[in-house]
Amino acid sequence: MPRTRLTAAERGEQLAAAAVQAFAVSGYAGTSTDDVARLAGVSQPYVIRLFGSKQRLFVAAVQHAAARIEQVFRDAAERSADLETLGEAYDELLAERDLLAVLLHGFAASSDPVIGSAVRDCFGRIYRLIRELTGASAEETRDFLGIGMLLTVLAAMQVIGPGAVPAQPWMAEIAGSIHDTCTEPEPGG
Amino acid sequence: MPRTRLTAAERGEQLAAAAVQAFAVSGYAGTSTDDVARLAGVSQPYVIRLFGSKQRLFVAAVQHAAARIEQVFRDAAERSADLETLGEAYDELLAERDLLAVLLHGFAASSDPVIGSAVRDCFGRIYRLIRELTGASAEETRDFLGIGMLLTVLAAMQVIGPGAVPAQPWMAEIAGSIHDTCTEPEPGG
DNA sequence: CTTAGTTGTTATCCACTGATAACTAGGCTT
DNA sequence: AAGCCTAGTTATCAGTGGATAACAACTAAG
Repeated sequence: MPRTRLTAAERGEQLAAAAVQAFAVSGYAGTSTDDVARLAGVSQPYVIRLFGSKQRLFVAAVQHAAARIEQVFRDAAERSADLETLGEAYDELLAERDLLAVLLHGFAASSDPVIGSAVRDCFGRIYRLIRELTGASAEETRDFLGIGMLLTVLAAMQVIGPGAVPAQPWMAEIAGSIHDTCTEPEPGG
Repeated sequence: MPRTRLTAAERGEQLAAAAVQAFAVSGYAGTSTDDVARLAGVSQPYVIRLFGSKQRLFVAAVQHAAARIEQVFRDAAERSADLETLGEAYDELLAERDLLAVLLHGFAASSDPVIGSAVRDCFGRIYRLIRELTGASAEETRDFLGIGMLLTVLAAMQVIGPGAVPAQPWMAEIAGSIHDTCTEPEPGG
């Protein structure tokens, strides 16, 4: 029989995961602490007690998502330490759609100084990790992140990924251009 | 002596502009209709009366921003119809920081079906406009938009643009990589 | 001057939300 | 079994925000 009561650390972890799920949908201002609480099966005041404020809960969610993203990249680099392989890892990130979504909401909420600082920190860590793992140049990493941000935005708009809206011609064109480049045979290969 | 009372159409335009400014800071859920009203110097209920709902006001703001972005690209293409010139136009967009910010908040708020539909429409128009103006391939346009999204996100995080935070090494590296590619002399030139 | 239509306001409502305080209950140690 | 710490709850509040309704004031036509 599973323990009914968790330690504060365990509950904190569980709440951070729930926060990722909840904030991924409607963002910082659009999500209530009660949404997160219900998702985790606890009362709303307890969420505030554990994290101190909604702001800190959101920061925890962003850091939780960023840590998972880093892990996915690290796992990919384990297979092969180049940008192409890390690019394939984006498929996993797009499958776990909450991760990139919550990061995007972090970008959007960066006008709050505390959130902005935390989000910049997470983004910087990911940037440096990619460079360290692959040894790519600044320009290559920039292009890689550019495509990544485009994918993130397209996923948020439900143009790609699970739950995508019926495709318009331009959507198929962009989606196709991404798939083509990632899977195209080597020139002359 | 200037007219004190505006026609509904004029006031609507003015409110849309104010909405861009207001929503650019805190996004859809984080901005009150009263913020927009005060910025335009009218009462909050009047804003609702003119637009029907906060949702429609936000959609109007997104469309207003997208139209201005299209105009900037069109003006740039007037000078020279290639991606490099349109890339330079990003400097203007980053200077008018509200435009890209409100679009980003639109992406983030796309889980609302009405907003999502409007935002996809705007994005699709911009995509097609870029292709039509420059004749670029789908892959080139994708890369162009990728860098664009990266710039948009970096601006939202206050890593680049006006009001940027003190630079960390990784920030200088990314910012440098963008500037370098845009201004570098032709190979062998 | 009067009437009518449109621009705009004030007053008000109700639902929601983050946060606090006070209380309850499970579980470990002695 | 008694006591105590920690996990969790219920009750409650003060502020906010979107929306409605009723009213006021400017302007133009006849």
